Amino acid sequence: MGAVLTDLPNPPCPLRPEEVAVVAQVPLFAGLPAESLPAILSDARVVRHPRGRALFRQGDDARALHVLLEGQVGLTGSVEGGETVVEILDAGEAFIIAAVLTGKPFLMGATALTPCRVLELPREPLLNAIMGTPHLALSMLTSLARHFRMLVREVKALKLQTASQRLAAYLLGLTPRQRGSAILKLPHSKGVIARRIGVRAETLSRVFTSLRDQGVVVDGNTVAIVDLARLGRFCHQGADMD
Amino acid sequence: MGAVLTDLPNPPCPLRPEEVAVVAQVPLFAGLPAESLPAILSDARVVRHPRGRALFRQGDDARALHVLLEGQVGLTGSVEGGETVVEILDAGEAFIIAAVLTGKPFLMGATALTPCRVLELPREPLLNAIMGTPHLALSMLTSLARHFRMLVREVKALKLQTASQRLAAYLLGLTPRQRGSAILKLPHSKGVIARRIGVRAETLSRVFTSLRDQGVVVDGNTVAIVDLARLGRFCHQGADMD
DNA sequence: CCGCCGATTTGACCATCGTCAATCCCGACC
DNA sequence: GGTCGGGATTGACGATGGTCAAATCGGCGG
Repeated sequence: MGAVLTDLPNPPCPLRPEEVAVVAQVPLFAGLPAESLPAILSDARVVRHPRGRALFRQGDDARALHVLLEGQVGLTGSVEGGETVVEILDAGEAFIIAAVLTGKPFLMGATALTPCRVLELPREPLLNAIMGTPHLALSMLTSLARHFRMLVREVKALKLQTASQRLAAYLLGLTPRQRGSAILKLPHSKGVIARRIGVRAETLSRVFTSLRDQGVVVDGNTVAIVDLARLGRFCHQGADMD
Repeated sequence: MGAVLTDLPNPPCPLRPEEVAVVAQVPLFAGLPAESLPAILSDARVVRHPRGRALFRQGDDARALHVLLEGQVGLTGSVEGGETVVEILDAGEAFIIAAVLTGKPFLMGATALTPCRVLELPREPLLNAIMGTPHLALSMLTSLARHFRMLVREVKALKLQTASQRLAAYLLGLTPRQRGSAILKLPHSKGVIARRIGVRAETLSRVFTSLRDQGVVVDGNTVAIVDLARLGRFCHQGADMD
């Protein structure tokens, strides 16, 4: 995972009108009274990042709310040299709401997993907008609440489930289907998935092969699941191998 | 951990005037315009729970925001029979904000660790109050953000630190001091702490003795730490900021 | 003072997962 | 086609923490 080309901020652009229209579609702003958007976005800017670039680092001051317009971003936490992926974001999601609100340094860093485009909303105008726009406040609350619940799930999984079960749960999360079989593409490199699941890459590899017993077949970044319901049973129930 | 005496809801009381005054001191409501409080609290009620009682269970529908007025509450998550303590709350804290906002079932259950008194704010009036009271919205956002950041820390700790380091971090969190030595009382039973840390009770016991090498001495529920800075170094939370 | 019950501790043993190192695979680039 | 390099896999081994069982401690009612 080269975090090599991480510097050299490319020129941020102020918002162009057609971009405002796009931003209005983002869940966080959807349903907002149209006239309140311009005020919120007045100080915003859009930044592009190449793959591998660090958008910001753990410990930096949170000066702006970020909204991912395009691409994938990984939120990573590091302690004493080790690094883990706490969350992986797709287009449309707002991130680091918590750090911006508390005004404290980031607990996580952000890395562009693909080339991406990010909207940055400076803290001060944002807080004003929240106070003046109840609907925005509620949107941010529900957004934060959704991420909160993801983290709760993750804490429970880390404490109570094995690596195999966490991987199974992760795979199940990649498809909307609940029953029958599925064939899917892994949306990230296995190294990233490993840190997302909370294991080493070597362990992920072994866990994948051990899931063959549960009807999971891997080939490159393609995964075939024979019986989704069965896999679901595996990760919520029995710790026993069958 | 007997979850035995968990039924028989005791009679909930509507709010008495002197209780309103107390509630106004809670961080969530502090700084709120005085006249907006009564509306928020109109449908609220106060419920008492004996030690060990389940306030609600994982999977229940989230019908009301809870605010802990007095006592201690443990938020527990369970998967396939295993149970863990995700968070431990003290008086003054609001909990399950996320579930109430998303309107989805609880991901955690709540158990009274001590006899306690809880304020319950029904969902609908609360949402209205949020839309009508920007300051309340901001309070809830910052409260949720604070808990969010706790969870982020926990996820990082679970993925990157050993049980000894997590216990060390937990102990350090029990004292405001950063340097020198400290003697402190464990605020919960060791069984609860074990599940909070994410290990079995047996392991906690062993981890405690292994921390003797780091200048930690345990006697009953009293813990002596010879050198706080040294213990901090041991769990390398230089990256962990607050 | 005694006996009981739950919490805690200790020991023996084992499963899971991390570490280190070698190898393999596959696409980018000559 | 050949080679280079990073990701992925495999093997060997060890450490961390879980499991099961027994022993001990401690408070509390009789």
